Amino acid sequence: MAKTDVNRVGGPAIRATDPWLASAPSARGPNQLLADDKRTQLATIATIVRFKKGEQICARGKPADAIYNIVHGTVKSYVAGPDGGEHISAFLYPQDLFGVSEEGRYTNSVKAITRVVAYALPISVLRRHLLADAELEFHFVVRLWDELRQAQHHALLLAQRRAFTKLAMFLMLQKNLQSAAGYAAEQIFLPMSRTEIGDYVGLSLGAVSRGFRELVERGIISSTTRRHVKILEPNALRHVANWAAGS
Amino acid sequence: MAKTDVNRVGGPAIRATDPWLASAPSARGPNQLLADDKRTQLATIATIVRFKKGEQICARGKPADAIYNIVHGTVKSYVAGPDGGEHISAFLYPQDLFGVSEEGRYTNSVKAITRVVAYALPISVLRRHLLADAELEFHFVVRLWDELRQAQHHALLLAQRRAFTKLAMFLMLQKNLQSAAGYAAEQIFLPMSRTEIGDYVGLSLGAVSRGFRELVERGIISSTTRRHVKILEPNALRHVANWAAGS
DNA sequence: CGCTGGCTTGATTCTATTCAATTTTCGTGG
DNA sequence: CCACGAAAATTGAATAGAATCAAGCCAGCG
Repeated sequence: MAKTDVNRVGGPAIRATDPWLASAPSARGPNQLLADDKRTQLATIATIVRFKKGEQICARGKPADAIYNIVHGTVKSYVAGPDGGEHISAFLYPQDLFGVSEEGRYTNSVKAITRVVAYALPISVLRRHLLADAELEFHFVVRLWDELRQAQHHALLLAQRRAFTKLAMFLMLQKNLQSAAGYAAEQIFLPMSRTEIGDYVGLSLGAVSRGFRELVERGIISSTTRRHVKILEPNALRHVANWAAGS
Repeated sequence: MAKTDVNRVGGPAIRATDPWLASAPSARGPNQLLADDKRTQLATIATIVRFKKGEQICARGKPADAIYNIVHGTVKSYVAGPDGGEHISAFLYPQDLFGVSEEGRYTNSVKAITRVVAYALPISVLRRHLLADAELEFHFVVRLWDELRQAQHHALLLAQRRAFTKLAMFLMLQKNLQSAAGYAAEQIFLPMSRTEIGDYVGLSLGAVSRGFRELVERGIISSTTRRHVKILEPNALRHVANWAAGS
């Protein structure tokens, strides 16, 4: 496990790449934006919160009083449909932020996929800090910018017609996230269920299953466990997902 | 035309609603964030640029040296696929910003749908201003936050299965945008072509056409010109789009 | 060791895509 | 202002692909 330990210093950590600069490896760990003093400063206004696997963290429509910064674990941000179906807008990992709101209310529900440890940043206090500290705030601009790109990429994925194209793009996405987090690239770990993958890529459970099978049959990936995928032909995968291979 | 004239004072204007506060009508015009002094300040670093209908403004992959703020007109932000198809990530209107980039390069191509007047804000200068002025920067945070929500809503739209559901959500979106801009609500003007609507909602031209026909046949909308839609049954439309009617 | 929930697989149905033919609209130049 | 040509949009028929439903399978966990 060749992961830089961002948790050596306590306090929130935000992963993002400056949209205006070519990325340069930083001593703070991969794409870790905040300097240590900012992190300890944010730590003074943050509370550590823990959630069990499957536990609900935010509910759509409820008053939004905090923004969360993940330390450990994975969460899904989703909106539930009237028929009981869920549309997942993002899977979020350590150093991600969540808690998007509109007019003071959360626009997405958020649930823990694994056990989760996070910082809760009360927005009233955070707001004051942002308005007082342009440098700190700039990190939020960069982070939001990043998140916007990801959401646009998600939309691009959803616009695809063929199931295995969507899955290929999804796998590329996960691969990039995990290699950015410092893990080996060809081996992907998927913390979420097949159903959740379907809710993210806009496919039924059956179509996800068939899509994976097709990718395996074509020799592009191999699947040891259901949650572990190995990329056999990165080029083929990239080619299938080539609409906008997104970095 | 009951539109407040935001262009009385010169300079960039940004439309967005603070995600953490219930919206309150402002004297600066609907959801206009920037105070006049900020606008004139930004005006000093901005250049006015004009584009003809159909003209390309940004190209995906080209160095990103400016962010644009629309004064008049409509643009589409898109990425072109290998087969010549386009995926449109957003239609942008006056007071919107565009020019999303990653590592110094635009991630979307942008083309003028109508004649367009815009401010070009060079990012190097803008960056300095943001880092020096937390209040100004805060507006960008709010704006990006807004844009993120819109992108998530777009993803929700694309995840829908039935064509007329997508179109209903699309029409709701346009209706909200236009009523936010101060126009009458029940009459929608669509500056874009059917093909472009299809590229936005993820449908073929034929499906868009059939979808509109279905909405008309159900008596939910009526279409005077191809670019003018009248909502006859707002409740029915909202119901069809009810997954996440988005405000 | 068996149970439970997640996953796979198959058959059918439904919807959108595709392709082609036709009509409408729009911009241009007379 | 009208007429023409080109581009956009509609419509129809055939096809392809995913959704749905139901049945069986596998894995993790007590």
